[in-house]
Amino acid sequence: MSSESELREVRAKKAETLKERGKQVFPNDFRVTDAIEASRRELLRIARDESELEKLTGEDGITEDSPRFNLYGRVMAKRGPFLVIRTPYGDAQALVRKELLDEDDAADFAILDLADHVCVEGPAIRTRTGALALRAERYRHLSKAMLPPPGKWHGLKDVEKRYRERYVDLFATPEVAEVFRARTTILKALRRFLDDRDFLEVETPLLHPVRGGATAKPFTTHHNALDLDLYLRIAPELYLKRLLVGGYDRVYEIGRAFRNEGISTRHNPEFTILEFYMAYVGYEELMDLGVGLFRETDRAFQKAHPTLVTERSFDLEATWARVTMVDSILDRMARDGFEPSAFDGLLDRETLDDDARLAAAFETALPRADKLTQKQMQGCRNFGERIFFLFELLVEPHLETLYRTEDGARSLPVFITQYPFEVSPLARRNDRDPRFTDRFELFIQGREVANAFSELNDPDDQAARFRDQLEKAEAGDEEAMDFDADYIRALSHGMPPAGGFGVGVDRLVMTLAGIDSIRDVLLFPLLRPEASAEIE
RNA sequence: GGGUCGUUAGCUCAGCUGGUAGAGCAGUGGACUCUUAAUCCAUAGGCCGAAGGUUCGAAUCCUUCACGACCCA
Repeated sequence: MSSESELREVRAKKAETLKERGKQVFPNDFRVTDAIEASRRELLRIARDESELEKLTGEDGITEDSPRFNLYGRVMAKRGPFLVIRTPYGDAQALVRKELLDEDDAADFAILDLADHVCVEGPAIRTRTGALALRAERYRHLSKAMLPPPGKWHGLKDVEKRYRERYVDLFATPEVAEVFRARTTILKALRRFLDDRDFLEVETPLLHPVRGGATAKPFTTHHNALDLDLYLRIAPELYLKRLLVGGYDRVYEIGRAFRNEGISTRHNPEFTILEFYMAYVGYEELMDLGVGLFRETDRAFQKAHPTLVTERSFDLEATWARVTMVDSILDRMARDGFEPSAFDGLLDRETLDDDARLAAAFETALPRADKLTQKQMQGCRNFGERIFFLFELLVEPHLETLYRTEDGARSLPVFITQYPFEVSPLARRNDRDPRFTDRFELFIQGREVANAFSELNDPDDQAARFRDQLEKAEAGDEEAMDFDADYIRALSHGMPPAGGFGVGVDRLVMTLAGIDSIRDVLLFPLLRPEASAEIE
C-alpha cells in the first residue's frame, strides 16, 4: 500500500478512527495564549543554549515543580520514541511514551502520521546525548495531513515541484523559508531608510489607461462597467511624479510592476519595484543616497540572516565606481583580454564624440559582425542609440571585470552615468551636453539593480519626447510609451526640480543573498499551468 | 526564439550496447522503546511524462508533443 492514492487512503482511515472516537480531525479549539507561545519560544531557546541545557536534568530528575512547556507544530520525523516537531523558529524534539499519557491521548498518538500538527505538553529533560527533549505528559492532535510529506533526508528537490508546491518547499526546507524571511527583512530595511528621511509611502494605480514610465510590453485587461481597456502598470513613475506636483516633496512606492516579456533566471512577468522621488536633488545626490540605501539594507540583511550570507564576488563597502557611459566604452576598448569584437580598433574618444564618425565606424564594423549583431546595429538610427548599443554589446557583460577593488579581489558596484538622450525619454538633459541625460544605472555584480535620473519637468520638452515615442510605436516598437496628456498637464502646473530612483527589489534580494534565479526569491513564480490539475 | 539536459514508487535516485521494473527513505504488520537519516524482521507499492513509430520484444532506439532546468540571444 504505497501508491499515492493508497497513502491517502491510510491517512483517511486514521482520520475516520479519530471521528469514531468522537474527535475532530481538524479541531479549532486549541488556543495559543501569550503564555503558551512564550513557553514554546523558551523551549526552543533552551534547546540552542549550551549553558541552559546543562541545567536540565534527565527524566528521573523531574519533579512536580519542574516547569512545564508546550511544543506544537508539524511532526517532521519519528526517531525511536522521539518526535521532531517543526515550528517557525526551528525544530525541537519531544519524548513521547504511551505509558506517560492518559488513555485518550495515547490512542490519538497511536494514529499519528508524519506531517500532522500536534501539541505536546510536559517538562523539559536532557537526553542521554545531551540534547533537549520535552517529555510529553499530554498529547493533542491539532490537524491532519492527508498527503505524505517529502522524504526527511532529501526533502523536495524537484525544482518544478518546489515552485508549484511552494507550501511544501517551505515546510520541508527551512533554508528556503529563511530566504523569504530575508526578503521581508530587506523590504523593511528599504522602507526604514526612506521613512527615516521623511519620505511618504504611497500607493498609486496598478490599472493604467496609458502606457508609461518605462519602455516595455504591457499586459492588457478590461474594465467592464466603463468598457475601458487598461494596462497593468509597467512602472509607477508617472503617478509618483504627479505627487511631486501635488506638493509631497518626498514620496516612494514599493509594489508590483508587470511586463509582458519572456521568463528567465532574471525575469518574471510580475516583479517588485521600489521607486522614490525627491524634490530639489539631482542624480549626483541620488548616487550618494543609493550607496547609503544599499549599504544599510545589506547590513540589516547580514545581521538578521547570517546563515544566508555567502562569499561575495563584490564589495559594497569600498568606494563605488562612477563612470560615464562613453568612458566605460573607452575603458573597455583600452583593456586587453576580451573576446575580439567587430569594433576593435575603431573606437576612440573622437569617434564617440561625433555623430558622423561614429556612423562611419558602424559601417566599417558591420561586415565583421555576426548576423544577429548586424541586425541590432542596423536598428540603431541615431547617435544616442549607437552609444547605448555599444555599451550593451561591449561593456555590460564585462562590468565585473572592468571595475574592481584596489586589490582586484572583488568587483565594485558601478554607476554608469550620462545615458544618451534618445534612450531616456523621461530624464532631464545634461546642461553642458544635450546629447546626454543626467541619468545613471547601478550595476552590482554585473547585474542591473537600479535606474535613476534628474527628472524632466519641462512640459514642452516632455511632450516632444512623448511624440517621439508615438513615432516609434508607429514604426512598430511594441515597447514605446503612449502620449500621456494628463501627465503633461500635471507638469504644466509646475513640478519642483527633482530626482527619481528605481530599484528592482527581486534582483536586490538575489544579489544580497547570493541567489542566481529570480524564481528562488519569488514565493510563487509564474509557471505554465499543469496539464491536468487533479480535482476532487 | 535557439541549443543542451531532465521527466521511472509518496520522496530521493539506479536501471549499460533493447530481453519479465530496482534500491533507500516514508507506508503497512510486528519487535524494540533515550533516538539524532533510530534499529531489526516481514510486507506492499509502477500507464517508466503523453502519443505515434521501428522491432519477435521498448523505461531503453526514432519522431512529435507537454512540462521543467541550464546556457545562448
